[in-house]
Amino acid sequence: MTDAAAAHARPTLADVAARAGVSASTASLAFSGSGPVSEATRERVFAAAKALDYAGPDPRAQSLRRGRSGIVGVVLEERVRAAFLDPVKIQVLDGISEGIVPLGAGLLLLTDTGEGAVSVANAPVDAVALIGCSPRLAHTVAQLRLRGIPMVAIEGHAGDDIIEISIDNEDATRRGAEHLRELGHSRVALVTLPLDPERTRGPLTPEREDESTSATTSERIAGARIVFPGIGGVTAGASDVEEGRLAGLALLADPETRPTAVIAQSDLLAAGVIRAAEELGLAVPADVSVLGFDGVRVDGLAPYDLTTLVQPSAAKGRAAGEALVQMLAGEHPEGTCFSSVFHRGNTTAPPAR
Amino acid sequence: MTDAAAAHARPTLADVAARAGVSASTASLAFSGSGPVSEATRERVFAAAKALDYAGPDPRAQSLRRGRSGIVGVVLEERVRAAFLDPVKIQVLDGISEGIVPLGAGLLLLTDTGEGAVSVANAPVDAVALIGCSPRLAHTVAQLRLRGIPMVAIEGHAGDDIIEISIDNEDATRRGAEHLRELGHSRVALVTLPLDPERTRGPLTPEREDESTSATTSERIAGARIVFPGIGGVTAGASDVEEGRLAGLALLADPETRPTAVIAQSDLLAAGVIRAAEELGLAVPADVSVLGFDGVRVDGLAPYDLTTLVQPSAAKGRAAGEALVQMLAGEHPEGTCFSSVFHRGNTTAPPAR
DNA sequence: CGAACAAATCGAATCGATTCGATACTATGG
DNA sequence: CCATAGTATCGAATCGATTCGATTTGTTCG
Repeated sequence: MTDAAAAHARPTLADVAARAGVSASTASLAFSGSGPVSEATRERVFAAAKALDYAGPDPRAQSLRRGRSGIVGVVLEERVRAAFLDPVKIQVLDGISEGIVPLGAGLLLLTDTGEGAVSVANAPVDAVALIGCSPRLAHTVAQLRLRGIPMVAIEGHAGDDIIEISIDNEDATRRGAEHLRELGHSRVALVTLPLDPERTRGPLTPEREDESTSATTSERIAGARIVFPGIGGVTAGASDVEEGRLAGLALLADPETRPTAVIAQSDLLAAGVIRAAEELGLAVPADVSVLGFDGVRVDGLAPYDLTTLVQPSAAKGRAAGEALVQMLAGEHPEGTCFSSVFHRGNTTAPPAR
Repeated sequence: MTDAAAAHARPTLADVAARAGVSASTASLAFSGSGPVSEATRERVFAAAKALDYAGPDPRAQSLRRGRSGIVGVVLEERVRAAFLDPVKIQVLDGISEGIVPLGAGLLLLTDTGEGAVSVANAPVDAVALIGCSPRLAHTVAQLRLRGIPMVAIEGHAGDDIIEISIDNEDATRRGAEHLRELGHSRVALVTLPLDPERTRGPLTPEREDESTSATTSERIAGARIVFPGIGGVTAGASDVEEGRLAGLALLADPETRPTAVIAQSDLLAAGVIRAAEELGLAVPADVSVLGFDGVRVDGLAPYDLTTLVQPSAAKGRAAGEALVQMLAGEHPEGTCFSSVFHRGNTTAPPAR
């Protein structure tokens, strides 16, 4: 009977142990390798496992007993599709997966929309990385805190007690702006990342800046203002080439108001601005200089080599992953603020005339 | 002591039940909502939970007891970064996440490299979608089969008993090729997706085609051969614009051997071919026609409107997700082969002269 | 030859919930 | 007033493994 049942249902460690003529505890030791088990016994256990088609210890039972699931959650503020349109996010994600290698953990994608049975509130995760920062993050964070799940926030302030991994948005932009000023530019415009959760497209106004929910966007604007106090511009509806192109057309179409340089808050936006300039018959950088941010290789932008601020996206992710590893080990790592590196490409030059 | 311990350690359902003056079973019923519990009791349980900072039932214990983890695994053949460079894969992933909504499950990213503690061999997943097909997939599949985990394969043959979700690669390419023939083209070349796991770049040779490990690539080549039996070309090292550009330069540089039309096996490759043509001073489609595949919006390709075969990527993912849902419900869904739709853009035209 | 020690193995408790069958209790109808 | 039905609650078994302390077995040394 036991045998028949075992043949039908999936075998358990106990079944394997019984067939090998050892106790369940010994079989467990044989599988985990953490304990003194004689070579002969180990082999007998493995043989029994093979005979019974036993696939190894059930991960669910393991995670209950060990109190670890071996899974790290990544909370995205949007749906999957939107998140992976952004190369910086992908690099961050890749960095995280690299940072948690010591854990040997998998990456569980979660959104903070809260729908679905497995939400951030009840996912079997050991730790969580929050990417970006949406307004409803607060609730998410409260849930995780109750559960005692370690968290890090990447580019966003999730709470005073939560470690942040960020970059020098303000200072990096300031350095980029200074480069433009040194070249002789004074009529400069911004193409910013979205300011609000609705991603409203349109001209940059003081009111809209005040209501910003994106720290990244605001910090980068502030950095530009240090050099060009009165700088204005437009906000894009997303960080992609097409949005950059639209913004570029808006800024560059009118020869009367046309700036001699554009500070784009991402490389994708910068690429779009370049396309817009081309469409309008303007040469880059002769007629208009374009500065980017991120340092991602924009697919298909060759032969342009974008002047930009190279941020260590993958390193950010890695740092986040490593911080989580440390927290799981009981340590209390500190947040990190990375520095971006200025890269002088061929898309900036002194203004014409 | 119990109270002190409970205050220190995380509270369990039993602690909550004790404080509410009910049994653990009743408290469980109150939380799950599946069973007759009086309103008064429910409230008392929730109050106790709040007082103890209880965050709800432990998902690890739940998944052991219920035999379900609420997680669907997605097996990628490469590292995260590489996978998400491909817009088609992103759409598929997004489709999967949509398809499994009834499950309310999360998506766990796994790679079949087998490294790390949580590999496909021991991840707490209820079902798995295999995206793309790498040679070492066989081992992965064997593991999952032992565990009795339902699987679907997207664009790839993983085993005779495994459901496949695919598209009409051969026929779709044939239709695209026919369009070119009808326009009058006869000197046509291919830019193919990678053929082997090493993603070797280079001219297409019979030997290399024979050793192909990518069904998708081979099927699309076969479709082109139906119309242009002797068609040759080059293989790209990946599906991106830069690889397409390199391939395009290789094909178009020499005026002697230059084809009048190029069949690219992805839109990104097609975009790269267009860039190469521009660099060489060739007009598209006047001097060279370019056909794509996928129907993804290539960011920044405007004002070109690529002639291509629009495949339903998101639908593929959704179908895969839905098939998994059905399998988990004990049903036996069948595989699906979707059809691609020809889209006539402005990158194809009759050959010059 | 017996004591002391190490290595291998085993038993039993445990992780935190779910769920089925049993029980206690309340309302209804005869 | 008792039988019957029905509802709310409880006890105990269970999911499948891990782990600690205890026990057995075999070796070495005085």
